Amino acid sequence: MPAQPPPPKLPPLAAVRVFEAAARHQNFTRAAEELGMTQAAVSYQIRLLEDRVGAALFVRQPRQVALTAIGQRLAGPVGKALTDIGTVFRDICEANQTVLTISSLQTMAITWLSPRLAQFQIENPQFAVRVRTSQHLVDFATEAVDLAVRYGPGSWPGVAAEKLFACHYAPLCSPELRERLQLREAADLLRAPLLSPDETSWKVWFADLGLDQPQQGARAMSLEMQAMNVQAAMRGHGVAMAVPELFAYDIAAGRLVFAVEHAIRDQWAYWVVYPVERQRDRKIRLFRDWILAEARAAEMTLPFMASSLGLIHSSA
Amino acid sequence: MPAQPPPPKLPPLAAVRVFEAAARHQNFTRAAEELGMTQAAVSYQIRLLEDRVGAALFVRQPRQVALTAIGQRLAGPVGKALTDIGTVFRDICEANQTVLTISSLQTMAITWLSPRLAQFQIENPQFAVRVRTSQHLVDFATEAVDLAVRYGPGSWPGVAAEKLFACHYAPLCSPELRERLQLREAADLLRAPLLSPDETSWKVWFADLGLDQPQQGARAMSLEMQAMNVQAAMRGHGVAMAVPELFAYDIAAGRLVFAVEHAIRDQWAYWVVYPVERQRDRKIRLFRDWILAEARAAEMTLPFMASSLGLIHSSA
DNA sequence: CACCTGCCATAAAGAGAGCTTATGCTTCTG
DNA sequence: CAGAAGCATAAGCTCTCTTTATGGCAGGTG
Repeated sequence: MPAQPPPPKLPPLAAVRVFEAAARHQNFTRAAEELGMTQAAVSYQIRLLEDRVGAALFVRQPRQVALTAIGQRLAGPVGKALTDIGTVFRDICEANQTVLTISSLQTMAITWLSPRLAQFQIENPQFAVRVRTSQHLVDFATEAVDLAVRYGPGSWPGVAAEKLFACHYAPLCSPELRERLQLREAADLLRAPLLSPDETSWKVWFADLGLDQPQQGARAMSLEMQAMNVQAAMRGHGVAMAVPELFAYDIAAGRLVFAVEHAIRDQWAYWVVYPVERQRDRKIRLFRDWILAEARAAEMTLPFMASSLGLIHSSA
Repeated sequence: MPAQPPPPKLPPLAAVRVFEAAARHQNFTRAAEELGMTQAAVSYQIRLLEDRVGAALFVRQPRQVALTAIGQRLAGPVGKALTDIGTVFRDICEANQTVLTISSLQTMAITWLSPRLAQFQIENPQFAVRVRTSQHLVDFATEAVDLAVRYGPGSWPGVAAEKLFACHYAPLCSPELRERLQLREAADLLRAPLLSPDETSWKVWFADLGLDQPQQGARAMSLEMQAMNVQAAMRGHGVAMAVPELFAYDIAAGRLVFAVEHAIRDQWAYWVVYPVERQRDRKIRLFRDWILAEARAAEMTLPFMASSLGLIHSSA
């Protein structure tokens, strides 16, 4: 069931485009310039179209060409049609290039994404990049979001997901604190000031090394809390159990160090996700490629993680 | 001074055409059939356009393709634009193929053109051939005439003219009359019944052979009168001084013979003429080629004229 | 459950449409 | 009269697009 009746046989459209330019300029040479081809090519295409129509479209006068009656009848509608086509495509391309909306969890956005996004914006000035933070999974169908960064097991329906980095938990503190307390091995932490020591992750971490943490309690750690703890740790107030990947910048800058070189692996990871049907969109690909590269690069800036990841006993 | 603002950069139009068909069918394979190419080619072109736009136009589902949101936004306007282009071209082609109007002098139309035109009509049924007779020179700019047959010296401004045949004058009569009166040489005509004997052409003809026609008078011969005289001559009523080329059919059929084998050459001729700017129009060329061929063929059917033309002393 | 069919993607190879280069012609101009 | 502006034409080449061939995926079907 064709939506429209099968269209009449079309003339060679390349020739039509050339005709349109030639008609507008009333000059083959200038039309050729506009189209980025030679005058001979224009002449060739016009001739082609004239043969197809069966009538001259231009009168060749000594120093100029002029449209014939038939050429004039064509020029109007053809010009309009081509302009229309050009306009639709341009509009769509622009709409598609103007705004890039990323959805992310708050912590991720603040600690990891935002610092890096500035560079992306510089490299791709054609976009206005928006970051929307939200706690829930975005629905691409209803919300105007191009890509999202999610934290989870990595399989959501209807979206393509690519892993940015697996999450680990490791004890982080300021270099000064580690020095002052002479932190060397896990057991040393039992005498160090732990930030939010009653959280599950501490228990798991110590257990992973066969140690038993004196404090009890099992409060699930919120990511926001984690970020706050890390801020405190950086100011030397104690040791925070956190996802070091999220603080790669601070670690690379020396503001933050691993209190002890042992990490446990979380079964969840951060992913960049987007609707499967948009996987070929230029702007999707552009951002996806960029953020994946950033994630790789960020891992490289984690000397401990990078070098000893393989040696670390995973708790998963 | 461009009539319209320079149009936005157009996408590859071949790909646009393929997209339109694919969008209409929601099926690459069938679009390929319609366009007379392979499914792979459609796939290639769509991909090309998608890369250009920077976004997927179709969602590839297992057993079918469906337009994406962007594809849908394109399909409407693009379909309309292409239909418009197709329509303009089709209209013009048809208008250009429907009616063929020939202008001609009355005599020429009746004695020469009409009998032959039937064959042209049979060979080119796509045209409705119209013959308009008029006494004056048609103005192609104002009158809806495609070609004209003119009698004259052969040089008119703004039109291309090609000679159909030079005109001669020769005495014509029925074969019975020639036999009965035993007409052999020019002098024999002095005792024959001449039709319109007071016309200039008789005087000139006799003079060309060094004879003096007893009758005087110098009425210019009208072409209509000439045709009537020939009709009378064919019915055996006398000898007519006429342009034998116009009666080649009757001569070939044996209804009319040269009373005496001597012709004088008129400085005027019959020409087929048409506006120079339309010389490449298919319908112009078609008719021009046909009528020129007819003129050549007609000359061939004039055995006397064809064989002895070179020997005839021209009065011009 | 295995098989077949419909439909699209992809890679490689081939063909030809259309572009460029070069040249000639015509007319207008200084 | 020489030069410039403009278009046509011929020859040759290039690169785009097409075809051929193949594979994958999902949904019918015996």
